[in-house]
Amino acid sequence: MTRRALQPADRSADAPSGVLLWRRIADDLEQSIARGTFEPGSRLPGEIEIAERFGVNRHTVRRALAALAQRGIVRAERGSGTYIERARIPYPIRSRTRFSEIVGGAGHAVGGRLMSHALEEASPDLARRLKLRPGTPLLRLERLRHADRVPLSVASTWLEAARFPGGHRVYATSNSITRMLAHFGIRNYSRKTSRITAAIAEAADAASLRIALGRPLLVVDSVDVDADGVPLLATHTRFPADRLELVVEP
Amino acid sequence: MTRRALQPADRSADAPSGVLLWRRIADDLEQSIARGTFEPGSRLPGEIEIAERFGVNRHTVRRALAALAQRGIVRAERGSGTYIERARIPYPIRSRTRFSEIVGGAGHAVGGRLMSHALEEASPDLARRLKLRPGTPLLRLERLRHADRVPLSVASTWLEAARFPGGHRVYATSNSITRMLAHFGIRNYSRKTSRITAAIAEAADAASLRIALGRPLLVVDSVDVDADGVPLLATHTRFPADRLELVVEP
DNA sequence: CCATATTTGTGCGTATGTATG
DNA sequence: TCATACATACGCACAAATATG
Repeated sequence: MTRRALQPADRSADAPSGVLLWRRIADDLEQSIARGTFEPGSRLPGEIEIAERFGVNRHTVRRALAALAQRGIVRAERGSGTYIERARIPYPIRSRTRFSEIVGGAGHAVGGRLMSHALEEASPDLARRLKLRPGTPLLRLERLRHADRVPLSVASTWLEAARFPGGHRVYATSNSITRMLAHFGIRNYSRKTSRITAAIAEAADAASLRIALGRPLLVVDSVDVDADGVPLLATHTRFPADRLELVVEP
Repeated sequence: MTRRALQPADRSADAPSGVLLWRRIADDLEQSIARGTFEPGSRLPGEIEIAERFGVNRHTVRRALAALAQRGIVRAERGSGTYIERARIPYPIRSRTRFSEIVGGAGHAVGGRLMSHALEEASPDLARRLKLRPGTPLLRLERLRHADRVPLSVASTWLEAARFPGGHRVYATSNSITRMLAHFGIRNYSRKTSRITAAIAEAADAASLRIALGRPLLVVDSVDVDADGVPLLATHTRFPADRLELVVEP
């Protein structure tokens, strides 16, 4: 499937430069977007209008837009138009991973909220991650975090109930895991492992994150440990994939 | 929304332990799966049969199964049954990231194939990542990699055409980026950054990876550099999210 | 190719217990 | 105590996809 040039096709403005027509249009649109010609989140001109502007067939424009859509630069909405995706917020995964520092440091107004909490018994999987016995009472925190009023993640966090009595109340007032741990005398903690996968948003998460059903999610399972390497909390975080990207710099 | 116990409901086998019914069933099923009672990839008993076995309503079983499905432990197929997901292959993201070492080292028979190649001009985005000027001729390799005959990733890799003349032929015979670079005298290279996001599989990738349309993909954009930190290649990799998980250990 | 049984997906109604005021 | 709202769990029915002979 070695791709080659388009030979004739003198229809349009420029001369045939040996590059696929739709690619040139895609690059052109990409540059326009990168230069800020269009506002992030705004609607692109209709496909027909773009086609006329470039002097090409609408199918060629569609191919260019499809390429940009696949790279996450634009998003087509049937019956509505094609929209420029907002830039994804970079979210570094490091040993020291603090939501407020990372996202807030990037100039966003961060916030959090405790959606609910519950007392649960440790499932086999959770027990293994927290190095506890299955059935150990755990406090579960269902947290929602946002930046600039836009939901950025829903996270389920489990901690040993006996070690953090009333932890949900401490979290509810401070809205910060770091401050909650500090309240229990833990001044330092770090990320041990992060396992990253992806999923499709179902009803509950879609509603919390205010995204459409079926949109892609980044799913991160992580364990945080104290200075001695003892597991403190296990977290299952769901990020809307079109709002942020995880950045790993080894 | 603090959840509490169910008091009466003496219908079923066990005593009401103060834990949601569907949670106990989910944990029970999870344990059975973890203990190896069921073969990975095999079919679970039907919902009605499970419901009868636990003495609960089918909806309750469905809720338990939905919880397991969301965590990627099982997968429901309408008209067919509910199946136990195969374990995801862990794929560590480190400075030294070599597919064959990582996946092969885990005891899988790895393989790769050059699906297609092309000569392209650097788009604005690629130029920035490779520190080249937009329009610089690039060699594009469309690669498919698999483990145990199952597709594990499709990757688009771009390298400067002038620096790696005939690189596609070298790759086609060696089926390895490491060996291709060695052929051009580069004995050492490392991963600089990885940006991770997620997407929904469209037709082309779904066909290559042999997954259903609409399944979740992990998308990794990475840049590899030589010993002096000069960018060598930019890669856009799509992984089927239910076949592997990215592991970050800081 | 067709008919039929099986299985998951979906909807609605009901009973019961919890939370709130 | 009562009224209301909500969530869990149950029961029944049917749609849609799949498996089977």
